[in-house]
Amino acid sequence: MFPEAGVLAPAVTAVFTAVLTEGPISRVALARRLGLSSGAVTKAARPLIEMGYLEELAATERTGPGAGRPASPLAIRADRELFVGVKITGDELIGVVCDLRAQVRTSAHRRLPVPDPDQVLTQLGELVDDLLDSHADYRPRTRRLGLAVSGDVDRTTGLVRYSPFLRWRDVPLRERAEKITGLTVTVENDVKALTTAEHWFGEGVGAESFALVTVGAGIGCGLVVGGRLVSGSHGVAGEIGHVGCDPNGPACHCGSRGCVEAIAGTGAIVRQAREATGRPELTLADAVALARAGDPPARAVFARAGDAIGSGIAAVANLVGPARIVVSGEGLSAYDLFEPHIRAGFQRQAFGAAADCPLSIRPLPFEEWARGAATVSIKALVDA
Amino acid sequence: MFPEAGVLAPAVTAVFTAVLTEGPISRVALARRLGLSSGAVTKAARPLIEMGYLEELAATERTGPGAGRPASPLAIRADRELFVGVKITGDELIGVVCDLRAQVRTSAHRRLPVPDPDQVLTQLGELVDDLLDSHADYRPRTRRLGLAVSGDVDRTTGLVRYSPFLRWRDVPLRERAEKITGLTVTVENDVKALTTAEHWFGEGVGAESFALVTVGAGIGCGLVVGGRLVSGSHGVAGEIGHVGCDPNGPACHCGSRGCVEAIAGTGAIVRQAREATGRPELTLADAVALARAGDPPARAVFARAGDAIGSGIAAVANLVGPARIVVSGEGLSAYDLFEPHIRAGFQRQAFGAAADCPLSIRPLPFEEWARGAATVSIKALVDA
DNA sequence: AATCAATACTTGACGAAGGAAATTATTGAG
DNA sequence: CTCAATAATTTCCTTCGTCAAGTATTGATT
Repeated sequence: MFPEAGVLAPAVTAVFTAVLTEGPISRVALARRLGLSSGAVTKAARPLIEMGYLEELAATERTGPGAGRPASPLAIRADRELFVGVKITGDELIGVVCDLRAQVRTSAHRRLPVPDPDQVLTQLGELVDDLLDSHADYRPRTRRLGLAVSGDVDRTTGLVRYSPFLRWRDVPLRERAEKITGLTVTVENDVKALTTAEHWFGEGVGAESFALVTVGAGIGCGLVVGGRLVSGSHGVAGEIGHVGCDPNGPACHCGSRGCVEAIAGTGAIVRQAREATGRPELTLADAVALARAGDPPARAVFARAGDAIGSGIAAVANLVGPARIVVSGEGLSAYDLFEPHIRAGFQRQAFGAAADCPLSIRPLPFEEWARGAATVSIKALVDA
Repeated sequence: MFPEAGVLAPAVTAVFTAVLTEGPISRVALARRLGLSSGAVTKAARPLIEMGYLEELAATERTGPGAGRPASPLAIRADRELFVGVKITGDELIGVVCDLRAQVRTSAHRRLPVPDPDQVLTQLGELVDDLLDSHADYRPRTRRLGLAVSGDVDRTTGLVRYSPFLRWRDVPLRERAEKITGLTVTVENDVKALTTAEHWFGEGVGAESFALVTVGAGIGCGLVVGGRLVSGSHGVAGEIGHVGCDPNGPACHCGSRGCVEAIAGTGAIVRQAREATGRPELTLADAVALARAGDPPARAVFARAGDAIGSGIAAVANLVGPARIVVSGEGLSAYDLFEPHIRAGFQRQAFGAAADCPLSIRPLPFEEWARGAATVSIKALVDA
């Protein structure tokens, strides 16, 4: 885990993770939260404070009846260590330097002419160097790099088994990236990385179960159940994009019809907008502009797409019942066109109490994917 | 947990559960399986053997290269303790006496004129008495009763929050059943109970993740992820019946259209068969008979229903990626009419490797639900 | 037959991790 | 200025599981 330490007691990592994700919190509250005795928390916190990962804040405002010694909450020293996260897409690398709380310090990106592994690795090395050289104190404080890649990734070995988008098969990404950058590398699927970020530092904090849905060219879903990220046993999970919602819907590249992705994926929206308007040269931006201007056929395309997404989300809510669901992704730049229809589709199809599941719908800020990648390397610090 | 013991070491319950569910197994194999040292397994097994829950089998056939001391596998003494399980439906009680491995020893049932709580409790008391009096040694060997009820159940308190089928609301079932029977009672949702039974003693054994789909008047789904039964955070999970699969499909009682249950639930099948054949008096048995005789409209109804079930199952496979899926339920008495269409719908809609998920489709044996209830009380023995 | 290698299991000393409860610290209220 | 209330620490102790050495039981080799 930490530079100085070997294997650490379960309580130590539990305390660290809880303080990291649930902010400044007193030892007594931690003990309640983690089911430990307060003595155990004191002991677990000490080495973390000594190593500089935690600090004790000044006693703040009282909470209870008023009497009693005020708590001195434990807080993360977020600048104790820095992390690099890089998202690898088909045509660019997006990189960030983050602190322990996954706050972005610096970001940078590079266009990629071809997503050939050799090319990517070279560019990755340069990007990481650029990032770490952008401030004098970055490099000495950084030990870890997280990489987010779409597709089937083996996190334990850092092998990219198959990434259709990049057209990669069995690329030993961790090994090669470690050689080039000299950092300890963790590789994870991009949606899972983003889900972890949101679960640890975003709206999923504290949730025992949680789902993140990404809307874009593909429609994906990351799932946390029982506090742990779900990895399907056949390597597949979260494929909300291929939940079927209309047997008479448009053909999907997966071979079926009416999958959520075939209705609401970016490509599907463009295609449907072209058909609806009879203008074969229409781009996504055109379709958004048309719909925002009130063009009924264009609006209908977004309405149907939003509805499909909503009913896919309802399937998640009905099946696993997450405590909350976040909907995000680059596709939601057309947030205003989607949002009411996502909610409507969800409400229609969510059964019983599943309809009470809070839904956060918001566009995905730039570099969020890279931040997810950095989170994975923060998580690796704790797991190791 | 056990009569003599107080709180037991984690390793003890781990060893017990592993031997219970994964059959006769040597200490060394257990150590590997559980990530313990062999010494720890020896120590954990001793009290279990002394209490009569485990026994050591004679060394059996060799497995490895040939040399070395043969293993003396540990096995459950299934007759060490007996359990009663009762499934409460709207019009009858089905009860069984099971051993530790959930093998049914005796079963019995009672018709219920009205599912009024008072009525049910009285009848339950008599049923349990009948079961325990059916053999001289049953009563002294039985301490626990498991109850399976459809609807929203709080397993920790034994409160039936809401059961639409029984029209119960906030019935303190555990408390009342303990008073009447004198046994330690555990109450669980029926689908979850069945899922646990299949996970511990059926085809889900050893699977880290697993799904059970029940087909009948309703269509339900129990889910095991990360070795633990999923309970949605809003009390809802496994509602596969209300996954939408056709926006133009028949109206569902939930208010939406084209839910799996609205197409493939028993009631929906009868209704559709009546419409398809133009015979308003048709029963389910008639529809099955017609379809088996080759009547095209009747066959089409079952085909469409099977397909809907298959695509619902595919949604589960796509989203959580269970290691295997069992499809069962009283609805599958028309197994031959459903099976190929369930598989077809699943294959069409399962994405990528999710299509490799093994699917077991089979009718539900009589008293299986009650066996699930008994399993819950066996599980309670271990959890406590 | 005697020995050896291989595997299964047992044993007992040891160490790490948490719990229990007494103690200290720090506040507000009377 | 004392007391009650709450937070944190400390000390002692139990428990659990590992480690490593030793015992048990087999097949193969000489």
